[in-house]
Amino acid sequence: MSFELPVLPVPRLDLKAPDVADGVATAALLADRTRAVILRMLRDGPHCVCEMAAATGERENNVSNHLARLRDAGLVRASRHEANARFLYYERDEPAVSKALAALREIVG
Amino acid sequence: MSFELPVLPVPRLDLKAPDVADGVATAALLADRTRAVILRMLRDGPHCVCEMAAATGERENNVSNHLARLRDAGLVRASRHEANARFLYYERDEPAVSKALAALREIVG
DNA sequence: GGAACATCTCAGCCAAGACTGAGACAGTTG
DNA sequence: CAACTGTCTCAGTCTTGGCTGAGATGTTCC
Repeated sequence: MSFELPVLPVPRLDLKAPDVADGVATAALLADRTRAVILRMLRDGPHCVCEMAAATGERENNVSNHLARLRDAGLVRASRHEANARFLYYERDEPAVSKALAALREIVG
Repeated sequence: MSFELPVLPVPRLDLKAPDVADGVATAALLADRTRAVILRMLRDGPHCVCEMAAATGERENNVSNHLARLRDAGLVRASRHEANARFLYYERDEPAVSKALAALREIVG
């Protein structure tokens, strides 16, 4: 229940705020249900926009907007299907995703 | 650059959206700079409200509001200093924080 | 070429949430 | 007890960001 406290009840007012900008930025990306579902689905392999729109129940232009956010952050990339190039498939950039997870781990340890 | 795609260019429209509610909820908590700094600072041990307010540069009532959010989520708990009980010290609930991190890892793998 | 499909972009609307200000409660000090 | 300090709560304001709608681009099929 209780825990160890500093012996002297003297607040330290000279503490610096740690830099958490990267972790906050990635948390903001994960803090939306649609984007979180997208990233989770792409763990299992590439998916095209219409698949993710159907799975999330969101409209395709909305999903496309979220994918643009994830693309700008470097977490996913796209390429067209060779057999039917009108489908745009997305996959995760695993090194970037690992960096994002590391940034989160810097906050919650 | 390119990557393996499904051979058949037939989108699967029967995919279910994975459950990411817990991860999204914790990401929303981390998606604020003040709360992220708080959680990061509390990695190194307990701190009182005025210390965290000074470090973040935010007002104490604002920090208190954010601490209430973290308390409601079960990530931190408070207790008064024995020598000077007017200081309220906060510490992390490590098991709860571990669960939060696991929920994030469920999204980004 | 034209129709249909898959995706993108962007402006506009709207709701969730962060910050402010004022007031209240708890603990300390004289 | 009165004054002061540390923290909390809550209503109000304002900004950030997600969803919608319309239009544009690229691809396939007839």
